[in-house]
Amino acid sequence: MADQKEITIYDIAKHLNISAATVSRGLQNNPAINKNTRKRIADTARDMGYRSNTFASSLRSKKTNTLGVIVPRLNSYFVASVLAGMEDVANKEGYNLIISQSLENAAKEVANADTMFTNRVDGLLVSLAYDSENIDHLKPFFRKNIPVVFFDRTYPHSESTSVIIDNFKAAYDITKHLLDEGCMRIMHLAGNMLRNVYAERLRGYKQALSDYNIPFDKRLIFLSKLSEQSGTEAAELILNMDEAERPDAVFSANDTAAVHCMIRLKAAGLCIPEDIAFAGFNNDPISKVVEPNLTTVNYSGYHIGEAAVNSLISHLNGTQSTKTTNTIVLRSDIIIRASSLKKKSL
Amino acid sequence: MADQKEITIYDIAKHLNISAATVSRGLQNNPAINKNTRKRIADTARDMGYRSNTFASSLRSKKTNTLGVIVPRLNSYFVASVLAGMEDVANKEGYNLIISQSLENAAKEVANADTMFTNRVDGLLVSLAYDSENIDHLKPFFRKNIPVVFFDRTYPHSESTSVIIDNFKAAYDITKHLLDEGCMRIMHLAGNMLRNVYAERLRGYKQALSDYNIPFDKRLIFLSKLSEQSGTEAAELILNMDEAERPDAVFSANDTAAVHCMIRLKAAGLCIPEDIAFAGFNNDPISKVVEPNLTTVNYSGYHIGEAAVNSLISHLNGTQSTKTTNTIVLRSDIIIRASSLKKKSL
DNA sequence: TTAAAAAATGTAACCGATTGCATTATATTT
DNA sequence: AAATATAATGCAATCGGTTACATTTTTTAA
Repeated sequence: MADQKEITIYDIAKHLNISAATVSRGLQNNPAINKNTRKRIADTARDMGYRSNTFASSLRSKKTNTLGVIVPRLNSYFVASVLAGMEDVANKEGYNLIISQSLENAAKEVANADTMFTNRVDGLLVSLAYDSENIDHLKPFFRKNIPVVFFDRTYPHSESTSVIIDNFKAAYDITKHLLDEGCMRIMHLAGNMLRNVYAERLRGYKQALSDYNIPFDKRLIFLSKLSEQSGTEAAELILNMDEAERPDAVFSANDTAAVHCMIRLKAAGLCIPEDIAFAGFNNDPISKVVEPNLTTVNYSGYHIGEAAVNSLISHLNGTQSTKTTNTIVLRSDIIIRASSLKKKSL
Repeated sequence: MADQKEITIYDIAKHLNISAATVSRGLQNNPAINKNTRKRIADTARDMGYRSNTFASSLRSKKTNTLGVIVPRLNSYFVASVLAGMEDVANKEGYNLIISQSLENAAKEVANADTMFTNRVDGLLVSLAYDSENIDHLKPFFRKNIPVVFFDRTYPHSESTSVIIDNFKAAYDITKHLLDEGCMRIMHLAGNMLRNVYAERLRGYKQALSDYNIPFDKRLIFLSKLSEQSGTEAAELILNMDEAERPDAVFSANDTAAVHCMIRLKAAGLCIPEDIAFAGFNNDPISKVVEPNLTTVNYSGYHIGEAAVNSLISHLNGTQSTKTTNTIVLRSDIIIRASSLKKKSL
């Protein structure tokens, strides 16, 4: 079975007895080409089964119509919906996505960024790995004026736009909710303070305590990777505390840790929310499966993805300067479920 | 901030006072080039910050070093781990991945395949959407002899390799387990029969029944998309049955439907596994969160991803003919948890 | 009717790496 | 030392679009 020979603009040109330049322009819908000619070109292109060679095109025009996306991991509902949102907008605008995951590993993120750069993406969308300490690996992009948009896990950078939610406010609200339910000793499962999302959530937590005149107790902060195992470890810690200093609530910076902490505590015989109330963050599917259902913060990954790509593309089109918009804040809301309803469950 | 000019092999050539051809060959580690010269080329390339222009390279060599991946959705642990496995192998072998999701939608899958084709991937990895009826959209690949490897959701095709697990056996084993626990009326939540995975799971279920001399009752088959909602609907159906015909067990073709079916039944006051035992498929994280924990089939997405890419790359290298290996079957095992332990729970 | 303006198309260089086919430099043999 | 084999490098065409600039065709103005 022999390989088919590819159809090029030269074939179309020959077929229509016009020049390849006209075909090229025609296919780009260049108004300099007679409308009628454009139609004939489009028609024969279709009939002959022509497909533009993106490499030839990218080589010459130095535009790849490709956006790079680096995410911490693919296996979360949040990330998957972000990508769905990104893909929708990107496809609509004629861009392709190259997606890679850093697996929360700074070194892998560096390698991924390098691949994206070598592949000459027109723009980059990044949500930082858990332990990335800086964005030196993005310098080549900045140097070449390739726009970078951060989403969710951002990094302060004067020339890049960030798409986020108000993590401070969400954490504040959810902590306030726990306080309103009568909780006095709220433990916070926090993530790496290098990541804005976790730093902001901690800040919101602290602010709420402060507004309720509850002294901040750093023994109630459990810093971890917020993995399943971290959740279990947090539970062990709680179980090892004396009755007096044991928290009466846990606010976790993600649902995974919250749920696995709950599971361990339940196994030890604690009642939720009576003995200890819970709140998480993300509205992950497991938050609706665990018993009792987990109070959490919901926000739309899909919209974040849309907003990020829209912003990136307007940079590329020159529609929007990087300087103009530095931060896009999207809506989030807290979903109150049984895990935190201490009062009503009495 | 002016854009930096790119370093090309011509710059390196000029710098070393040799021809670009030699530089090109040197960078490819072509043994025709003096080892010493090769080293000097590599060194200056590094020093000058050279990066190969993949477009020029692909254009000329007609190799893109890119593999396309089409998955039904990104937001599942299974798919995420498949991709992790694929990425590992691909990167190691110098290939890049372009990933896209069909969102279980045949039309989107067609569009994705088209994008992959236009981007001239060297090979394609596909797990079919829920409702794809045929693989006509892959014809362009076959015609151009671009190797296609199916994984998990496969399609019979003489020239393509498939990477799967033994769905029949896994389903058989898990049904047998339920039967051994004393279940007599096992409902099966099935997926679209167009998809091998669901057809095989049903077949395994039937075979186990048959081996235990239990007549197949098609009223106990609930065919759906296996979504959360499908699970809930299955539960409603069960609740509406008379006591007599109500199943004493449910084997779901995925964990999502199983879990949400359980949740609804529990809300209605049924006890699991006493009133009705449960088994799922996939070992999704929720299977360890739901109460009681869900018996399920575990298999490594990571290894499937590895195997699929390895196979694809050996096709590309000509190491392995497509004809030789048609199917790669990987290990799976059933994980028995409380949801199905009817006997021991008595 | 002719000059000038506008529209449509063509010419050819270019993007940067690859590679078949020389050609030159070095090593080996007689 | 001459002849031959081998190793190393260079030349130049090529991949398939893109685009600045030139040229031709058509339209409008004078």
